[in-house]
Amino acid sequence: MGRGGGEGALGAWFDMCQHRHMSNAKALPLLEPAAEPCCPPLNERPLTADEAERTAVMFKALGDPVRLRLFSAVASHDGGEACVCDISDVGVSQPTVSHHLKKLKEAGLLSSERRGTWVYYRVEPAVLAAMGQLLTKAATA
Amino acid sequence: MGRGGGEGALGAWFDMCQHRHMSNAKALPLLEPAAEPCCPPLNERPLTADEAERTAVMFKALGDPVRLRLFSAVASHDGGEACVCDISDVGVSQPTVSHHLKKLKEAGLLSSERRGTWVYYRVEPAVLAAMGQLLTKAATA
DNA sequence: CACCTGTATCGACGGACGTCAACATAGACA
DNA sequence: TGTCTATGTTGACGTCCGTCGATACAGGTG
Repeated sequence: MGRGGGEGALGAWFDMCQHRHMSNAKALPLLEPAAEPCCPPLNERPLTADEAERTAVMFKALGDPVRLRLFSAVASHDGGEACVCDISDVGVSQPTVSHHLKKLKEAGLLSSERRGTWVYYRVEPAVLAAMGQLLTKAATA
Repeated sequence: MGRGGGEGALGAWFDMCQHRHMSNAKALPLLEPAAEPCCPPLNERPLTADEAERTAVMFKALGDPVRLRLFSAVASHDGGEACVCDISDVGVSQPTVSHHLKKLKEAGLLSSERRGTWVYYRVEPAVLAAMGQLLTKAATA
């Protein structure tokens, strides 16, 4: 629970990425901390067991249709933020929605905040970008 | 089994993407068919049940640590292609390796070809790029 | 305070998944 | 043909996971 946001596996994964990134990042200052490349692309070298273990958590979180719809619903909402009541129309019961949102939060893809009666979830742009470059860099390299 | 490559869920997913892409693609010719953007980014609009169902298959395929290591091993090999014997050192038995490679193939992420004694797996760059843009476009938009 | 609404947690059930040993198949070679 | 190596398939087992109803918690309203 060191940094703000999720309290799940993202912390370790992101820290791992930052650590690796730091070894060859010397000239770039601290602007745009969310859009920077991060972590070895999948085709740079075979992932270690640790890297795979942590990275798989995030892919697994998006590997369920209901979670993918929930995540997309949050991400496509204004400001990348949505109340649970706005996105819970995905064909499963309310406890199941809550369960999946918790999973996405544990994977570090979403963070939540209670404001009055309602709870709002929003996406973590940095992680999204990191995951994307994991794939796009692999595709274009 | 219409197109070359995998025979799994990729076919439907890619076709779905192409179909959608065709509706707003009028001015671009057929160069770089593999690097083109494809499918709505996750933050463009909430995914439908069908879209989520098909897309989740690919994320789920990368949601297992062993499969992620196998995929990374293939992708990082020369030419994006590797013999099974080169990548099967991931700490599980040979049948399990074969099982996971089959899953990756069914998800459309890998294709396989037998050449003599050995079987070679290689990545599908188009799908990789499509998945990446699903995330990077969502991250930067 | 009581009551209502929105969200999270608990406990249980059924199905999917990762794993293995045993066996089957494909090709190379003698 | 037989044998050896490389890979895929089968069947079984244990565990994880998605789902639900019931219940608990939080906050607003009266």
